[in-house]
Amino acid sequence: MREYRPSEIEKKWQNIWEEKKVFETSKDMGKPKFYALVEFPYPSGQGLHVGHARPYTALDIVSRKRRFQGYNVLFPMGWDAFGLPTENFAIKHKIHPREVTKKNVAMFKRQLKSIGFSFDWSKEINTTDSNYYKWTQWIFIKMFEKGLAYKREMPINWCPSCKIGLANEEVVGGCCERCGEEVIRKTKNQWMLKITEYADRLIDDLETVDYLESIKNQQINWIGRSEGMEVSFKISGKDDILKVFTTRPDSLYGATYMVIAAEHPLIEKYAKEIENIDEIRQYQDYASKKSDFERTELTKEKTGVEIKGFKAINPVNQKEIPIWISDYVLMSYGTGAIMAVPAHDNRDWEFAKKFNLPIVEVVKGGNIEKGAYTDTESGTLINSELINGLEVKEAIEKISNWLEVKGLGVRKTNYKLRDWIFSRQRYWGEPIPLVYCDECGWVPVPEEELPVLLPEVENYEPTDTGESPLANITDWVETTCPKCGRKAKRETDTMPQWAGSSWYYLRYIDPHNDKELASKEKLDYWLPVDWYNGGMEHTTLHLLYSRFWHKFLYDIGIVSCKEPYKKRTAHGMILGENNEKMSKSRGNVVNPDDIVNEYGADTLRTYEMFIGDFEKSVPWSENGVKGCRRFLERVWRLQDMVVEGDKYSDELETSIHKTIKKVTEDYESLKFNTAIAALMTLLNEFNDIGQITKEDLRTFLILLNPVAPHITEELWEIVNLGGMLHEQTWPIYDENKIQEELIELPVQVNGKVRGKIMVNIEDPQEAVREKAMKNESIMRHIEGKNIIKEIFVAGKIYNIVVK
RNA sequence: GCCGAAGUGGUGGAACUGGCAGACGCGUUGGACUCAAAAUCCAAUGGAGCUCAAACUCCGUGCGGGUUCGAUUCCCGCCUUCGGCACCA
Repeated sequence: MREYRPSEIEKKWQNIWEEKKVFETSKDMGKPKFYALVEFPYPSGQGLHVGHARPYTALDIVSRKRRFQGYNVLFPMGWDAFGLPTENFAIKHKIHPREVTKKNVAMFKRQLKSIGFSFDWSKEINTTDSNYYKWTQWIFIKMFEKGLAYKREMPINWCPSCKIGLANEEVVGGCCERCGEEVIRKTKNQWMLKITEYADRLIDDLETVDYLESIKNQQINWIGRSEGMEVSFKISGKDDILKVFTTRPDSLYGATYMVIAAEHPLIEKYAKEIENIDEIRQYQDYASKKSDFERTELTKEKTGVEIKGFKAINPVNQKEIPIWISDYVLMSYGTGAIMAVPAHDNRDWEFAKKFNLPIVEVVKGGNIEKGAYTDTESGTLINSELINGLEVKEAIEKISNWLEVKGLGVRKTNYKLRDWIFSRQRYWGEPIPLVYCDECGWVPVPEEELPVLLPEVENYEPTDTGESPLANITDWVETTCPKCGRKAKRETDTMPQWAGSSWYYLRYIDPHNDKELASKEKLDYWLPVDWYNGGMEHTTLHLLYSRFWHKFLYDIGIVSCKEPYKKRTAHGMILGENNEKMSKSRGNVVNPDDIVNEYGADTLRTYEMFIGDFEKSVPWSENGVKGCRRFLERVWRLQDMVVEGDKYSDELETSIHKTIKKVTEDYESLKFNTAIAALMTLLNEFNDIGQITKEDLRTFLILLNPVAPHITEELWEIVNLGGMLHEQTWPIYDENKIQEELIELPVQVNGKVRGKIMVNIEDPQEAVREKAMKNESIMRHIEGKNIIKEIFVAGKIYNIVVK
């Protein structure tokens, strides 16, 4: 027997698979399909991380298993290559981002190939290829044409030192990630996508997909739908109304004041009549200077100023109540104004206590001296003329109807979700394919002129004004209007990184199509993605964005299903040995290359799957890696134990059938760790017996193959089991052979195991009872006591209750 | 504060639908092989008590209750950790 040398056999099999195109999808659309998707990486300069290998190995296992089971499998890989780190690296080292990307992609690809993933490389895509981003631009134009893209003044994060607009991810603790300078707010005209128009569908259609509950909850939470009333308050002495949004119209009688956001337009409108306008201005100034970060930091103490000059009138009792401004009311949600019910809202309660405003209880149930009573499940309305005596829920119903009839309010649904800020003042992204014409306004670049190529520039740094570097290339910016032919200017902003990844799973299906995004026939066959695995950190950004784009593409007839992903799972992080997040600065990063070189790809794969619960974070352990290598060494030695035989060994038959069942099920339910444990157990049994038939080995190798594909192929060849392993079919278990005839049955006395007896699985209770009663230990424990009850669960337990 | 997930040996983690808690791996200890070490192989390994030994007994799945013949699993009330959101009316 030769030594187990992964470096030799792994390269060998990777070449064979590639030459034979083993993992390319079949063109036969009559076969059942399985589309497995993992999040494509951002090819950073750091190279592949052991954290990447975890989800990739997981779906590689599922894909390989499904191929054995006769599925036409699409398991593709590509590069999400636009993005800031590349751009920053390019600026620093004066290299074109395209060159940086090319280098990084080559490195990633080499690394992925060395681990032996069964990706169909003929489907490889790169979001920075012009024939890819052509379609990203095309989708954007379709959205623009449908009115889903619009331009608006938006506050952005601005670093005054770098003179650059920052994405939220680049703001760390209120400061610029690059230079540490404090980030301020600046308004800029930005392209926006109307994701809010899809809010309801993005929530409701979650019911049709198989996502982890936590993912659904996070998305629902993020969208933040809440149903309530928009109620109109008259302003005293004016012919004007102030609208507020409330989910608790039942508490209207308890509204003792109102609060509007500092930026609320009402202030400007009546500035001249506000007696304390200076004080108000001062407060506005103070509020606007607070960054988002500070706003959340300073949640403890409420601040605000009363507007003097006019009041609001509560529509249910005609009482005049004061209007305040405060930054705890956000202009961006609802109407930017609230009715304050201090007795039944925590924030209003705190505010009222601080400024000594009246607190009127309208729902009985709590102690409003101590705090607001916010429960809606129990409580009876009081001090509320129209709805006295009702429970909260009935009261909401009744007062809502009343308000609607009187024309004082309308039912309304609000969302926390905001429209998606879609432009970036950066170089390394897809140019937004629009042209501005003084006559025609924004005009899309005609489809036949796509893609709008990213022009060459001297310098990738943003301009002093915060414009994209593209703004400096005059002969690119200046163009003609596609509509009227007059002079016009190109949009110089680019798209965010999320653009290319919002639809990449569609392009994998037909990556070389230059006529359409993908052929309809192929889309219909392959969609939806059967299983998509990725990180939890993408739940509210990428995952939501791509669902939104997909729904839009559904609306315009490009795809035929409403949801892109049938099933979504998430993997846990791999931490350093010290239980901290892996990072360069902590010096605890494990490079997959090192593991492949030292132990082999199969060991890396086995370990990554055996490391623990797939969905939880786990620390890396070099000793754990060694344990997996040891396991594979023992597998390697099986070649010396094989004897001829086309049947399972008698003494192994039950175990093998059990293992087939366990492994088959576990591979599909993210329980790779227990699948491997079952294979280890079976191997231990092989070793105990010391001799196995070829058939025993065949099944064992096929079961292990998805996890450790190289060593299993090699052994298949060495032992000459017929053909090549990847051409085989998945073993099938026989339910009848799983159940052993003779089993060891635990016998309990008063719920405690006191003995074990050997029984036949089909023995009736009488026979089992007889054996149990003869058991020495049982006899000792029931001696001199009365048997009250006996419970028998066939195959599980015999319990005797005594007193 | 709200939403979600989770707490099991020295350690990563197992346990079907309420039925033998600790599978499998790591580590540790002892032994074999070796001049020696590494590697490998064999054995033991939740804690406590008792015993020459075999055996046996008690305790044990974050804490306190409950349901049940029987609870890591179900119910009620807490504590802690992690993830997400956060003045969203």
